[in-house]
Order: sequence, then structure tokens, then C-alpha cells
Amino acid sequence: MSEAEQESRSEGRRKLSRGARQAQLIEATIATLAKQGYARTTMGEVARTAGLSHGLVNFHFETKEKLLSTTLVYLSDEYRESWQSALEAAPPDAPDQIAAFLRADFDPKICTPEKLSAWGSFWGEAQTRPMYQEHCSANDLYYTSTIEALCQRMNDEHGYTSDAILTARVLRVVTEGLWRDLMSMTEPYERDEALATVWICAAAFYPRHFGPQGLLGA
Amino acid sequence: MSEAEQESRSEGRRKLSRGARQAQLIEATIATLAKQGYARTTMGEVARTAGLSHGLVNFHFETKEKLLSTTLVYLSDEYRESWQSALEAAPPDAPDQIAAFLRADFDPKICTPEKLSAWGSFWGEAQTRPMYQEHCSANDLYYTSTIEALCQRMNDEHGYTSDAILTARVLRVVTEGLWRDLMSMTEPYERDEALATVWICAAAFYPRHFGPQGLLGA
Amino acid sequence: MSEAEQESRSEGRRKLSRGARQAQLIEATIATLAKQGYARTTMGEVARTAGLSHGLVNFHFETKEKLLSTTLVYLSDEYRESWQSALEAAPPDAPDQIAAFLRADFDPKICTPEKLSAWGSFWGEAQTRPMYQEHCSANDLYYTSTIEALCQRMNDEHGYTSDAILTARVLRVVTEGLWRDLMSMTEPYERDEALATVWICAAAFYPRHFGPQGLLGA
Amino acid sequence: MSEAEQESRSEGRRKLSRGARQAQLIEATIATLAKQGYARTTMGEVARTAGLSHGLVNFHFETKEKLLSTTLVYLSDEYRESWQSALEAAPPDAPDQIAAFLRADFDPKICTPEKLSAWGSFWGEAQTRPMYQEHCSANDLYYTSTIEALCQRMNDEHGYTSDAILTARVLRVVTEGLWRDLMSMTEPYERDEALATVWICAAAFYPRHFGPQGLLGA
DNA sequence: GATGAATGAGCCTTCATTCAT
DNA sequence: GATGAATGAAGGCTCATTCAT
Repeated sequence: MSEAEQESRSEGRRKLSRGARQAQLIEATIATLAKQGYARTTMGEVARTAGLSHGLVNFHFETKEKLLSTTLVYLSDEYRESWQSALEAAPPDAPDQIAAFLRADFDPKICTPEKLSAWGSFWGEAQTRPMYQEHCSANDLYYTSTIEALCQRMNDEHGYTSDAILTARVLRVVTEGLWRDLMSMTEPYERDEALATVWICAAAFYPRHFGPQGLLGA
Repeated sequence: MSEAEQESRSEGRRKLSRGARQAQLIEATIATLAKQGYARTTMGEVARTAGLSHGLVNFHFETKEKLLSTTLVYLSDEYRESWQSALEAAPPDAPDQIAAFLRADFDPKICTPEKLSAWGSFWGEAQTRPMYQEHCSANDLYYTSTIEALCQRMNDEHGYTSDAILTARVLRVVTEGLWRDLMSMTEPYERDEALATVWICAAAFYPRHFGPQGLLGA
Repeated sequence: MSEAEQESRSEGRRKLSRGARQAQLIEATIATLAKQGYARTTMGEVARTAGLSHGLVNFHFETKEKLLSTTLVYLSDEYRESWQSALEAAPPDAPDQIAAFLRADFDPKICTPEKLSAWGSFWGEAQTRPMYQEHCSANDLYYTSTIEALCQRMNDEHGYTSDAILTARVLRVVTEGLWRDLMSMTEPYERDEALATVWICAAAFYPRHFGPQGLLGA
Repeated sequence: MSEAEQESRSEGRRKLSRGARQAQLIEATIATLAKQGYARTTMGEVARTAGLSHGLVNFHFETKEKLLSTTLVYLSDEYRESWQSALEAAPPDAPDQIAAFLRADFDPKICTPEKLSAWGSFWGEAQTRPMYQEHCSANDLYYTSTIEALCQRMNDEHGYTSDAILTARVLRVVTEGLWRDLMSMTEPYERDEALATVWICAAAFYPRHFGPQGLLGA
């Protein structure tokens, strides 16, 4: 990105490879969605944000819908890759995996105000629902089944008894809800505090591991 | 609504009081937001949904923004009144109050797919944030401080020790997140299951009162 | 039209009934097709020709295609009505009917440079062929079968022997070809001379009736 | 064309002589005009049809207008050369010359659906009239004066009395009209039948030569 | 009050043309 | 010669808003 940015600031006329321009335009789309909202995200505004002509956006993406769906796929895949690699890097024990999961959701690379706002645009706009289903449901199902399996392992391997499906759902919606706070509040709390909030929730369900005495206690 | 509906079906030309027409148009706005999303909610579509003429919407609301902000205020106030009266009707003890609170959030009158979708439109659309702040922040602050006070009373009066602010936040964002599930899933679970989910969350924090053995156990 | 013209020249703001505005816009479309050709006939140009805003064209016709097809239907029906009433007004004998037919094709109301040019736009543009088929083939088939029947009657009732189908086709394409001359030549001959040309063609096939000695001789 | 086709199928990158590339692009332009019509004939579509890159069209023709006018000149000259060599190959007597003329108009090389459609695009499009005048009027005048002279010779040398100018015009517009039938009908008659039609027209004017008993009778 | 014709700003998209590579 | 990225004018269409009736 840094190269693309530098490029757009200095000249903007030089030719760039297809991939580099598309990445640049996806960045501009995320920024525009965050700043203007879905309804006011126009091709012209995206082009202006990128410092390019509006014709170029169509040259690379053909339609507005393709630009938006590509952006959504980009966000969705980046998010999946983030928590996947976090899980791989963490110890295999269920509590460690859940801890890595929660930390990944509030990773500074993923949990930026811009990206959260862009997510919010897609979530809120009824017309994007088919698009969302088409491009994100696989990732979302994967996410849900992964955390459900981990909650089940907390019961099987660590002696907890809460309903795994519902507990997993709570952990997921708390994360989403905290994201919504971060993106919509005029003066939101810090990412750290959001992580602390989901942590006390995990502690409520799994006190021996996430509570003050637990090894994973904040 | 029944009166308004009857009206629009039979004649649509009879003069109606200011208030009745406005209510009719707000209903139509909610329905349109839910069906089309924010970006495709046009004055014409609202008028068509209401079975009224194009110009009449402007006659009653002057601008699109006023129509939308009035609709938002309507939703926000209806919601506040719902949980307020639920609290008043419930026993004054903190656990009963919290239980009433949670039940009110999934009351069939409030928690309809249409209204949830309309909420989602306002939440997701960055451009509505100033409008949301202006019209809803008072209600939202009231909601937050009420539930925070109740969580504090759970500590003070019933011997729990969780952080009241964060616990209240968890209960709020779980509710919001479950709403989002209900509005966006193609085949969402039932309202009952959503209530059960927030309930096990409350049980995790307040096991003696919301857990299986508690008097309020589902 | 006179009222509409007067209207558009003086004010252009007064409201007009749906039908009157649509007629005015169809006139403007014909004029634009004649002046600019199909490819440069834009909604904006039609609106400018009519002295109205471009939004109004969409208000009345929704799409450019509907505007053009309505215009085509208008031309096609006007033409059919013209020759039909000419046939009705003429004596029933086959030569008189054919004579009336030919005269109708060069009637000053039908055979104006503007309308001929508009016809030419539809004929020449491959993309309008489906539209033409849909809206004009019935009228065209009616035209063809009528003149074929008359040519057959010339054989049956007046002792000629030429192939009725082919003769009818010659009369039709001569008319069309003369129209093309009138619309495309920089200095075309007069309508009278066009009529004289088709007449000597009829005389070649039916000399006793259309020739110099015939009662219908020019 | 075969060479150009082979070229574009195999490699498309090999350097080709200026003339060969231009011929290839003219063929592609004719094909595009026939398939898409004038209004939708774009540089990109021509390039795609030719299997070449976008920029190459501009490299060879500079502007769209030059591409189109070159194509028109190509068609016009090819047509003139066709009937000229037909006249040269035919006996010098006037009836033979006229017969050769008519046959040349429906020669399989000239009278293809694609070329007729391309002609139609130029005829119908008012904006091309200046271009047509500039590039084709000489050929057209030559055509007209040639056939008028032949009709005059039919009177002078073979005892007919019809008006030579008007008869020549009839023969010309019948040909043009038959072409229009061939290009626009969904299920047109065969080229043979078109030739038969113009033949009976000639027979009507010159029965002793083109009629059933005439030496040139079909 | 109520209707719907009328306006014009703004959007998405197409496309001729230019030009760096 | 040849490619394809890049530009910007222009077109079709939508829609909030105004206003005569």
C-alpha cells in the first residue's frame, strides 16, 4: 500500500499493474464506506479518494457491484486469515485457542475504525444481503463451527457444562457488538477495553481459565 | 395501524388527521427500510408502500431527512417506553428487574424482523450517525445507565463481584448482536432461542439467580 | 400540437395533461431523429428540442427505449390509418384502389422530410430490428397483403397477367426507395416527381389503366 | 480475408503490413455494423471482432470517423468495381448491359447479408450523410448516369418510349428496396427471388427483351 | 389537504482518445 | 508496431424537491 499511496500522492498518472491498482481501489472503497456510508459511497467518491479518474474504477471493476463485492471478499478473507493464523500460532489446548481467537478479533490490523465501519455498511444495508450471503457465508460458517468446536472441547476436556452452541454464539455476538460500539460511538473506549469486556464474558463462562486466578487472566 | 390500513385500502383520499397520516407514513418508512435497505429507500417507494401520492410525503415531512429522523425517533421512543413499562411492571428487586429488561428486548412487539431491519439500516449507515446521536443518544444513555445501575445492585445487594460497567455492556451488546442475527440470517433461530442465549449469558454472571437452580431459571 | 407549441415557446412551465406532453415529446423525438440520426438522438436532445427538462422525458416514458418504440408505433399507426382511409374514400375498383394507395404514400401529411428521416433511422439501425418487428410487423403484413390482393384483382378482373406477389413487391419497394431518395438527397426532387415515378412503374405493369391513355393517367 | 483470419486465429501478434491490418479492421467494422448497428459499433467491439487490441485500431485509423469513412469507401468502391467489370464483360448491346447491371447488383459477393446491413447503417444514420456525400456521391452519380444512358439507348436503339430518367430511377430504387428487404426481414426470400423481382420490373418496361419471350427472359 | 407534473443535481456506465511501456 | 492502462466527456436514469392545480 505504501507504494501505491506514495504513487497517488505524487503523480497518479503513472501506470500500475492491474493488481496494484485494484488493491489501491479496494483501500479507497473501504475508506469511502467508512467516511460516507454505503448510500453515499459513489464511484466518483472512491475515485477521488484514490486520486484517480472515475473511468479507471470502471475499467478495473466494470460495475459498482463488483467493486463492492470484491471489497467485501477482501475484508472477509483478510479476517479469516487473521484468526486462522492466530489459532495456528497458539498452543493447541482449547483455552489457549479461545484466547487466541478473542485476541485476534481485536488485533490492531483487523480492528481499525475504517474497516469496522466498512463492515457495518455491509451489515446494515439490506440490499447487500444476497452479496454478503454469496461471498461471506462460507467464512462465517467456518468461524462459527470453529468456535463451537472449541466451546465443546472446553466442556469435554476441562469440565465445563454450558451449552456449547449458545456459549459460542454469545462469544461471537459480544465481539460483533463491541465492534459496533467501536465503530459508532463518538468517543469509543479503547480496543483494550473492548478486549477486556469480551474477556470477562469468557471468564463468566470459563472462570477457572479466564478468571482472575486463571493462567489466562488478563 | 389497522385504521390507517383500512383507510388506504378503501379510499386513500379521505382526509386524515395529521397524526394518523404521519403514523401511516412512518410505518411505511420502516417497511421500506426493512425491504429495500437505506440506500434504496426513496420517497416514492415510501409513498407507494403507504398507498399515497408522492407529494403527500413531502407535505407532511418536508424533507427526506425529517421523515427518516422522525422514524428513528419513533423507533427509539417506542423501544424506551417498552422496557420502561416492563421495569415498572416487574418486582423492584434487581434480578427481577434485569429479567424484565432482557424479556422486554425480545418482546414480540419490539423484536419484529421489520423493525430490527430498520434499526440495522440506521446503525450501518455512517451518514446517519449525527442524526442518530442527536435523536437517540439520550435514550441510549438512559438505557445504559439503567442497566449499569442494576448490575451494580446485583453486586451490592446480592453478593456478586463482576465489574458492573463491563457486565452491563456485555448484556447490551449480546442483545444487539442477537438482534443482528435475527435480522440478517436467512434462516434465523426463533426469538425464544435468542432470549435463551442472552439468558445463559446472564446466568454465567449471576448463576444463583439466572442459573438452572435460580428462581428465574428459564 | 399548436397549443403545445405555443405553450413551449412561451412558458414551458405550465402543466399539461399526460397525453398532450407525450404527443409533444413524440414530435420532438421525430424531429431529433431526423436532425441528428439515431445514434445522436439522446434524451437530452429530445428534451432540448421540446424545450423541457430531461427529467420530464423519463417521467413520461421511463426509458429511452420506450420513448423510441412509442414514437415508432405512432409513425406506423399514422401511416396505416392514412392509407386505410384513402382506400375507404376511393372507388372500390382495383385500379382506383391502387391509385389511392400510391397517392396516399406520397401524401403531404405522411411524406414529410422529418418523418421520412425518422423512418430511415429505424430501418437502418440493426439494434432496432426487434423493436420494429414487435411493433410494426402487423401493420407491414397488413400493408403487403392488401396490395397483393389488389394486384391479384388486377389480374382476375382486368385481364393482366403479371405475378401478383412480385408486382406488389415492386410497387412497395419503389415507394420505399423513393422515400429514401427524398430523405437522403441533398437536393431531392419534389414529392410530385416521386409520385410520377411510381406511377410510370404502375403504368408499366398496368398500361391500360395507369398509362397515358388510361383514365388514371397522371 | 483468409489470410487475415488465419493470422488472427494463430497469433495475432505477428506484425502485419499496414494494408493487411487495415483490411482486417475494415472487415471487422463491416461485421460489427451488421451485428450491432451503427449506434453500438464501438472501437472496442471492432477490435474484439478483429481479435486485436483496442489501441491498434486507433493506431491505424486515428479516429472512429476515419475508420467508418474508410469502410464506406471500401464498400462503395467494391460495389462500383463490381458493376463496372460486369458491364465490361457483357456484350455492348443495351439490353445485355442492363441485364448485366441487374445481375451484378445481386452478385453473391456484393449482396451478402453483412454488407447489406452495413450499407443500411450508413443510409439510415443521418449523421453520416455528409460523410456519405463526400465519399460516395461520385460513385452514385456515375451509377445513375450509366443506367440512365442505358435506358436512353433502350429508347433510341430498341424502340421503347418510357421516360429514361424515371425508368432508370425505378430500376435503381427497386434494387435498393430489395436489398432492404434482404437485410431487414427475419426470413427474407432468396437472392434469386430478389433478382427475379427486379427482372419482372425490367420486363414491364422492356417486354420484348426481358419478358418471357425475350432472349433475356429468366 | 392531496395530486402528480416538472425540474435539475448527481449517479453509474460507456466509450473515443491518449500515451507510457 | 502493439498493448492496455488511464482520462474525461457524455448518455441514461433516479430521485429529492417544488409547485400549479
